[in-house]
Amino acid sequence: MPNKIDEVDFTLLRLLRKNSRMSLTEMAKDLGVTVPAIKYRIQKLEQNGIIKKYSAIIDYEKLGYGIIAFVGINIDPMKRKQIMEKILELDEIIELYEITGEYDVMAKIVTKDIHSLREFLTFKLGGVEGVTRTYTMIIVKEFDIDDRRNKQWKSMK
Amino acid sequence: MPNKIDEVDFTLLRLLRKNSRMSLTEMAKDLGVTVPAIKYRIQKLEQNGIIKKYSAIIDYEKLGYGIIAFVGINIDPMKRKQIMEKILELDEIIELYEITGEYDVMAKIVTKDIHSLREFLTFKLGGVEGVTRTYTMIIVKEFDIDDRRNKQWKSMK
DNA sequence: GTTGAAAGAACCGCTCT
DNA sequence: AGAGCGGTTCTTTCAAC
Repeated sequence: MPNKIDEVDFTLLRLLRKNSRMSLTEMAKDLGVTVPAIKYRIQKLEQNGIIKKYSAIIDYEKLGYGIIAFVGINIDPMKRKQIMEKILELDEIIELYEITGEYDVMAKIVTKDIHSLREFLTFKLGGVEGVTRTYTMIIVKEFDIDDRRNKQWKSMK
Repeated sequence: MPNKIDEVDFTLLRLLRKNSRMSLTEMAKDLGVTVPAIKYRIQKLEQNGIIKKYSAIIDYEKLGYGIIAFVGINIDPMKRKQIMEKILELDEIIELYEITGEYDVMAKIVTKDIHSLREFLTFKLGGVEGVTRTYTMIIVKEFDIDDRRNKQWKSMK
């Protein structure tokens, strides 16, 4: 589907990953092409879905969430659909994946503190019918992965 | 540290999470305040670190990465620092965390296909001295968590 | 992919409460 | 301190090439 992604597109993606509020003018200057050319390329990347969205990355800890964690979840496979719908409604969950391996589902969650974590695990998540087990991995430190990715992208074309 | 985050700020964060390229004008219209007020609030949120950055969210699959996975990693605790530095250099890793529980480190990775996954696990990650075990959880499906978060945020103030 | 002109948005100093 | 107003500057948009 991708209409051929070239070096300029990869650089564009790198810039937008680094700062999605960067102006077209600045990108154009950085890349040595004109503003409309940048606009056209970005539109293409948006249309073919390579750029999913532009988002502000929030520091949940500074917002008052003391606990950020991964929670591996096992579920009754016969009730998968209903369970996932229920889980998606839980406010604490900020990311959700179906995965292979020891857990069926992986969630990334935020809670105010240890007590609200317990409440979440015991009553909210644990209360969903068909959830058979949860395993909590509290994030102690998050590393910043800046760009770098561009190198790899280049080698893939 | 937060200079009191109010409802308007939470809504602002929700809007910026949904689309970080939204113009100040549009946010001002949505929130019923003036553009300078929005600008002032956003600056505060950036300065106190609640907004970490603005980023384009990439669809790695559409970019040609067939495999997206979590990898739980166990390491020799005596060599933690050097190991983390080495791991951070690996291009396949797009997110990296230190966590509690069964694994010491959790990585989110992307590779082109199963073969490059094997190569990554065996030689690149597995080749880092002090990495004692890896456990791969391939992401089969990713769910979209839109806003909703705003509700929870409101209840926290 | 470029140019140029018109519309629109962001920025700055000033004002008001 | 926080919010509004208006004029200048910069950015985006969209035509035609």
